[in-house]
Amino acid sequence: MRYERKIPIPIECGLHLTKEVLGGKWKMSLINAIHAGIKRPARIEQAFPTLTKRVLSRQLKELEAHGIISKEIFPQLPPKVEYSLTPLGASLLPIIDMMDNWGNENRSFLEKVIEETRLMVEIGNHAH
Amino acid sequence: MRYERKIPIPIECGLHLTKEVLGGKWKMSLINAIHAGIKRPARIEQAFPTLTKRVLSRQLKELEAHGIISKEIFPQLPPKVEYSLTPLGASLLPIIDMMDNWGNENRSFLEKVIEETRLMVEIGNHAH
DNA sequence: ACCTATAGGGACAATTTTATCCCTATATCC
DNA sequence: GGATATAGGGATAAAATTGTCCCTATAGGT
Repeated sequence: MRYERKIPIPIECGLHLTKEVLGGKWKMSLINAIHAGIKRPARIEQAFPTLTKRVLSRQLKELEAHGIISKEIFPQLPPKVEYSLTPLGASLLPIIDMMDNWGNENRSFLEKVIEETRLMVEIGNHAH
Repeated sequence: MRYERKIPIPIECGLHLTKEVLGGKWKMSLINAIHAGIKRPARIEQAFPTLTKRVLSRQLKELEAHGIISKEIFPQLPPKVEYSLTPLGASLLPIIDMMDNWGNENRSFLEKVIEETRLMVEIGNHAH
C-alpha cells in the first residue's frame, strides 16, 4: 500500500501498467486460485500457508480496485464472500500460464542461479 | 539487492521463479531494449531517462547472473561492453510481449483505476 | 593540464512493500 | 457463558527494493 507515492510509475510503457497490476507478491497466484474455484478468503488462506490474512486482504482489495476480480457478498453471518475473475482478469490467464510454465520448465536451472545470485549479492549490500 | 534474505521466496510454484527473474523494476524493459539492439549500458541509460546508472548496473548484473543476458567485454579504453540475450532470455520475449500488449490494450482503463486505487489506499496506510 | 566518455561499484538514504499483532462484529454450537 | 468461524482493517515493525552521491581507472581530444 502507499501513501502519496513519491516516485511515479513509468506508465508510458504497457509493461509497467501490467506490472502494476500483477506485481504484488501473491497476485498472480490469487488469480490462479480464484480461477481454479478457490473463491473464499478463508479457503485461499488455507491454500497458501505462508500468506497471512492481512496481506491477503490487501492484495484482494487491490485486485478488485484494479478491476481484475469482483466480489460477491452474501448477506449471512458469519460473513460469506466469494471472489471471481472479471473478463479483464480472465484475460490475464494466458500470461500467468506462460509465466508458470516458463518457471517450471526451467526450474532446476533457475533454483540454482537464484541461489547463486543471492550469495553473490549478499556481499554487495547491507541492511541497516 | 539483498543481504541474507530473511523471508524465503516461495519457489514451489513456477510463477514465483519467473517473478524472481522478471520482477525487478526495469528488467523486462531491459530485455526488450537489448533485444531491440540497444546493447551498451550508456545507450540503455539514454533510452530510459529515469533509470540511473547505478540501478542499471545492478539490474544488468542480476539478469546476467540469472542467465538471461550475457556480457561481452571488448578490451578497449574507454571500456566497451555489449549485452545480448541468451537463449533462455530470448525465451522470455513472448511473455514480455504479451504483458506489453495487455497493458497497452487496456491502457485507458488501467491508468484510471491505478490512479483511483492509489487515492483509495492513501488513506489506509502511512509512511513512517 | 584538463575535460570527456566509458563501465562499475561502495556506502548509505529514501521509498515501497510485506509481515505482525490485535481488534470488531455476530450467528451457531457445546 | 464461552469457543468457533468468518471477513476486514488500524497501527506499526520489518524487510526488500530503488535511488543518490561519489569514487576508480584510462585513452584520446583540445
